[in-house]
Amino acid sequence: MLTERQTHILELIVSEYVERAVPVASQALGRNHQVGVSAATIRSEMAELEAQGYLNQPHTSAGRIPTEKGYRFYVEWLMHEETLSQEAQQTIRHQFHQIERGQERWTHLAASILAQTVENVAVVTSPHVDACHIKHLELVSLQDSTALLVLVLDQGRLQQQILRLEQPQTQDELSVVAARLNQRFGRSTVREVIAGEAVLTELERQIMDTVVEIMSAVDEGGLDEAYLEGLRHTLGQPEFTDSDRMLGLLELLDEHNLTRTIPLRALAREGVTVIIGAEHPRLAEAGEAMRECSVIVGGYGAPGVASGALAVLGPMRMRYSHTISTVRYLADVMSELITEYYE
Amino acid sequence: MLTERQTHILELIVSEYVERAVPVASQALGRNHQVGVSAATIRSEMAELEAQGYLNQPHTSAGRIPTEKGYRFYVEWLMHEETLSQEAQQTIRHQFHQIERGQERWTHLAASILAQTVENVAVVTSPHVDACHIKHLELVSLQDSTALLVLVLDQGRLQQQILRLEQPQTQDELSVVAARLNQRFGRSTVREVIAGEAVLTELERQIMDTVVEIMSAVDEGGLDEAYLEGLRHTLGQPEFTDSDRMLGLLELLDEHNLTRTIPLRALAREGVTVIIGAEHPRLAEAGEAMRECSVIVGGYGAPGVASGALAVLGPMRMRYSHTISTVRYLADVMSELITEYYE
DNA sequence: GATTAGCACTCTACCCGTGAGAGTGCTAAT
DNA sequence: ATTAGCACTCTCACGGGTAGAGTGCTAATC
Repeated sequence: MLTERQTHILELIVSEYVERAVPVASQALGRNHQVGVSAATIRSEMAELEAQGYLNQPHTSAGRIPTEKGYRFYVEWLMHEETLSQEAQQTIRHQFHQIERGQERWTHLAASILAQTVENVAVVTSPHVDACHIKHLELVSLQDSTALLVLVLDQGRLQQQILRLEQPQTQDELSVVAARLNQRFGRSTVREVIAGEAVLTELERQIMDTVVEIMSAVDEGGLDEAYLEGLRHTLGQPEFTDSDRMLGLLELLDEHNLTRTIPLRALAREGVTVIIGAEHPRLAEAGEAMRECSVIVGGYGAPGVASGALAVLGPMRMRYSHTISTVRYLADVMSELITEYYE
Repeated sequence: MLTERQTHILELIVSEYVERAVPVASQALGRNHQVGVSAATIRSEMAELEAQGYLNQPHTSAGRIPTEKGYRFYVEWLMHEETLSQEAQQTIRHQFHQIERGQERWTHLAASILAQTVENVAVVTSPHVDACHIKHLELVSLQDSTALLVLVLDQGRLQQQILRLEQPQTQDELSVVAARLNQRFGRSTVREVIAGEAVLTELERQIMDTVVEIMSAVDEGGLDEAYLEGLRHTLGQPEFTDSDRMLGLLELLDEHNLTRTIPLRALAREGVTVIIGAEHPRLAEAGEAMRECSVIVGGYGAPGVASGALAVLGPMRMRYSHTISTVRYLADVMSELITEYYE
């Protein structure tokens, strides 16, 4: 379809435009890179590329900018994925090892690092345990008829809930109940718990109802949080100098609308995915602002243990190579952390 | 200093400007409210108010807008704090009762509700336990030489940490250790734990070191999170149509800079505080964008149990009465929740 | 003495026309 | 097939000119 020279010119135009954010002119291309042919020849090649839908012009007497199709071709065939510099890798790892406690911190930190490295909006969801079993449960008496239910799920994931008991219970009584329930339901999934509930006492039943509720919530991922950072980077890009566009995007991102629109979890399963402009129907519907943006999604985690997603959102004119490799690297680091953490 | 008529005019100008975001002209005032005097008289009063620093003019032939001093006078003397409508109160309460589990959800929800109600940026910090004692600790064996430490602090606040043990331990052995430690350190504060550490075995010591670490972090509030919502509301206001101003504010708010600049916790102790424009030196230094904004901070919580802060940030031209009363009401609701939750 | 109508003055915002500059497409020569 | 040259187009920045809004001042009025 495209001659070698055409692909070369397309590549130059994409990288030039990504860097300078200004439509690329035939002369400028000849001046800054040695193409070996004159501006006139470049012009006719450009015309051909435009006819085939890889480029277009904002207006008759302007340079060319890549279309969705142009970027897609670039990402698929022309881009060479870079590896992060040793130094950058060190910096990232270092920051993670500063913080030992708590994965909420990790996701937060990851969002922060990602946003800063790729200079765009970053979204990171907290890790989500895949299909949970009960590992252990505890009942701690707080006051006469109030107790704290502590539920340890697979891989040490922890949930708590305050219980209001119908009858006052001492700590000793509660411990006995907990022991019985542990024996009966150790390693059970939600389904197994529900199946076994019939034969319980009223108190035990009250407890296990709450357990079921918590486990379902965890399984559905209802407790996941997503952190969003780096708005200022993307909104500072020239495509958003117009304040209406800025607001348009802002309304999509504020109040976590994005996380609801993008099927992050689904996309995350397939390694690193690149969505350019309006390619993804759900995103395209989300709003005009979205159609001028690209999203890069990656998954992290250990299969069957816990997993989450990382995403970057920026203007279509984005440093794809750099962004993709950063997402990939960060996903790897987080996967390692998850694996270590859950052993 | 000000005659009654002058204060009345000032009041009208503030509320008119807050509503319409356009400098208020003498004629417009006479037209929309019955002041009882002609535009010419209003003009001379305006001139006097300007001389005293309550108003100023963007340019010679424009209406007047309130200054910082003008708003301050309004908030202090002229504004009557409204009470939220029964209906609005119901809606808010209802949303909280939808979500039973987890205070992180509460703070998140509170931020969301607050942002939506006052149509500005809302920041809510998660509740922070005031000076924690150990209530109970558990050790759960995960694998041979890995255990989960579950630490229940005052009021059922819960922390977890994975421990890597030097020697493999069975669940039974761990239970024995936990029982001993509970007996020794039940109801201890950090200081008491440190004092008592000398006589412990190596294993016990390893555990208690981690406990101390966690408790210190909790006491210092290092684990607090702040949720920020509603950027789109504030940035959609006419004062931010200029995209540079928009970015200016965005850079202050993104990446949680705000939470670091405002001494939220300190301010929160004094009921509801209003900071107008550059009144607060720390905020004024934060950036130009900040000097054109006002911040309203309120505290919630139960004394000696747990507490946090709610804040709203918006342009100086803000519906003070509505915002203040919403902050106050939401703070009350959250205080109730905290009290109920921790019994 | 306070209030007001009338009026000249000022400043902004917007419209419109113009010209420079950048970049293209076409054509004819190589 | 490539290229130099040139006419054409479109944008953007600048400037003048005008309508409108709002003020401050002054002189008349209650």
